[in-house]
Amino acid sequence: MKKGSYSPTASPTLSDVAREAGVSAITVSRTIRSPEKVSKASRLKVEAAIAKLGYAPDPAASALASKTSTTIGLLVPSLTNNVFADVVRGVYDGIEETRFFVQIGNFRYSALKEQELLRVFLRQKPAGLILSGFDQTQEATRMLKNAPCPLVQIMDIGPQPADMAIGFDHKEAARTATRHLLEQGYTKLGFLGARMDPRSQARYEGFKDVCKDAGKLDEKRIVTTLQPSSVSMGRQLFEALLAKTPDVDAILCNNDDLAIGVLTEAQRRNIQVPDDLGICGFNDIDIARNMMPEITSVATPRYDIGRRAIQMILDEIAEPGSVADRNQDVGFELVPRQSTARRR
Amino acid sequence: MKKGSYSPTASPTLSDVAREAGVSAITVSRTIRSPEKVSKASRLKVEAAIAKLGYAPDPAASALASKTSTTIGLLVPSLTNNVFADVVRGVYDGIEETRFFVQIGNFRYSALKEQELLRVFLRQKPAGLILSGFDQTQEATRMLKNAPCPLVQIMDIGPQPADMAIGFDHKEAARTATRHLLEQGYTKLGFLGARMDPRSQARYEGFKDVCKDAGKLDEKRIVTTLQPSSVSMGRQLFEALLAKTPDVDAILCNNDDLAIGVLTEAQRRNIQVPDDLGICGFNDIDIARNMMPEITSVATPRYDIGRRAIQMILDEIAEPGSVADRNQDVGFELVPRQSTARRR
DNA sequence: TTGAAAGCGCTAACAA
DNA sequence: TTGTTAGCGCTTTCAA
Repeated sequence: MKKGSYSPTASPTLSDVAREAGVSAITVSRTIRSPEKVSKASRLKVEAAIAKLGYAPDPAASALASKTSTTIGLLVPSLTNNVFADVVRGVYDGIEETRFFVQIGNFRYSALKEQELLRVFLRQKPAGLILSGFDQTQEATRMLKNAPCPLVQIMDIGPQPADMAIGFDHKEAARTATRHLLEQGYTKLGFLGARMDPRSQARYEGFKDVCKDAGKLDEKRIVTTLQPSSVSMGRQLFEALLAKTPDVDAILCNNDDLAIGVLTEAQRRNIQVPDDLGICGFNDIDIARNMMPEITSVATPRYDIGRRAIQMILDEIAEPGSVADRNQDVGFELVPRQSTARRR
Repeated sequence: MKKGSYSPTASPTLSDVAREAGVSAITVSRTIRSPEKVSKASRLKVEAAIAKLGYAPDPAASALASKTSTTIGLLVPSLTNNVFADVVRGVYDGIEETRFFVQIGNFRYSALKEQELLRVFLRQKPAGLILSGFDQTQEATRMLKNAPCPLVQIMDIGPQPADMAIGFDHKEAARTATRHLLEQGYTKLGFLGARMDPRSQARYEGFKDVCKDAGKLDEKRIVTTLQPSSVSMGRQLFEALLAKTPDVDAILCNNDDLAIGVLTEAQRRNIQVPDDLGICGFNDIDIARNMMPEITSVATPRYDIGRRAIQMILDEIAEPGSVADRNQDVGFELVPRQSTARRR
């Protein structure tokens, strides 16, 4: 076992390759970055030399000279969150086999922290940037306006992206889910929310809107917390809700974790789902879909958003201005299942 | 909305700060990296200048000059996996407020891909490297031996880490879980496994060991797949198992996702858990803990492993050779719950 | 199509 | 404790 001897090992450089190939360093650089600008003869010599020496470019030197790195920054509010786990997966799948890297920054739902991360990330001269939503600080917004790279704001929709945006309408999604509960014949609708970020807030507003319009809004049936979301939190919030308003007959949960918590707690209390209690989640994660009973949820294209966001960035890098639709609404889909299939 | 104009913006440099503070560039560099080597007077002047100009160092220039970047590489076999999500979280929490970045590489359970990622990562002159397990290719192992930075192999234990290691004994963990099932009076033990990576294999071996010793091994009650793990997969594997050996009375699942799938499928089939069927999961994730009935599982310190691994790296960076215990076994804990609490 | 020269912003090594 | 000098490995610019 080695101990504390981490000396840098020398790797071949551009000049080494150039010497080996009998050309100049810049010709090697060109064969790597734009082979079409190099004669076939040179190209072959260089390629042979690269192979022989096992050369690979030094990204730091390249970034310093060109003022652009191969790093794409991805700023997320949370790493615990299932939602962002899927986004991250999409982004990574999209980046694979390209010359780019992804660097994740976790700003823990703090706009100020996001701003500072942004500052640090920008120092790296990123090739692209992916942000969550539109709720940056003024200072962050200013930095974004001058960002020297393509950037995509994801998850939400809004009128004015700093550069590009892709997401869906959270308020409308909640409206749709709430209408579904009413249509199923539920009349005493409750709402459970944890970690009330801007998008959760929008869902909450959507729920209130529809309830109000239907004359069925009772604020006492709304329980939220700023703490992180989890299955246990779902149970706790449900308990709190029951303590306040035991007559609640359907619950819209801000996400599926909460919904699972409500379902399992209902089972413990022998509350029949969906007859005594309807449950609707949000996001449609695999587990919720497989519960017994299966949980109704709003399917959101999280993976797809990540995948598409990174593609937008890659396209813009390849050809600035080439992304035509710079403000995409990818929609959502209500998936009715057993947990709201009340027998009327 | 801007379109395709991503020109680099000039940021203040070290010399700008130096000029502002009335000192030399190297003094600024020193106040940032080792303030104790600078007089208080200089330090205050420099700090004021940094604040005034909003200076932040250019990591590329720094990496080029010092031959070490501030990037710490984290190579994981999967991003879908709950286990690695927790590890990643631990790593990110540990890196916060330091000057380092984490760059994740997803090698999709392919040792060859891991090797290629390693090669690419090493070109970045990483400040540290975190790898999963001990199953690197020969070529990768060779690269690791010469790695110019601290590295930690995580999740597993083994006799010979390349540099440092932290994990637990998967085989022993499975042994403990299997013994528990026998102690609870179950006699027809089955095993369900998805995505059989080396650590899953070890758990599988542990299960077989104990069953064999107890004279209760029946290979027909083992169903595994190379496909990814999920709740739906748990249901599928359970169905396959029941089709082969309907008399199975307890199942050790390779992870909690599978266990949840088994539980919900059992509920659909009206199989009573724990009386007709005992279920034991692996990892002890929040959801499994909150199912009805609550699922017995083997708690594994995933977050902690990530947190500690990054700390080992930071310690080694700060003071090479300072990490005393370079091969840590962090253990596991069986958490018996309702899903195996058979009434005898 | 190719190359020479200059320099990106920082740090290592040495000197004062 | 502070500064000077040189150069990390690449790309940009300009010229041939």
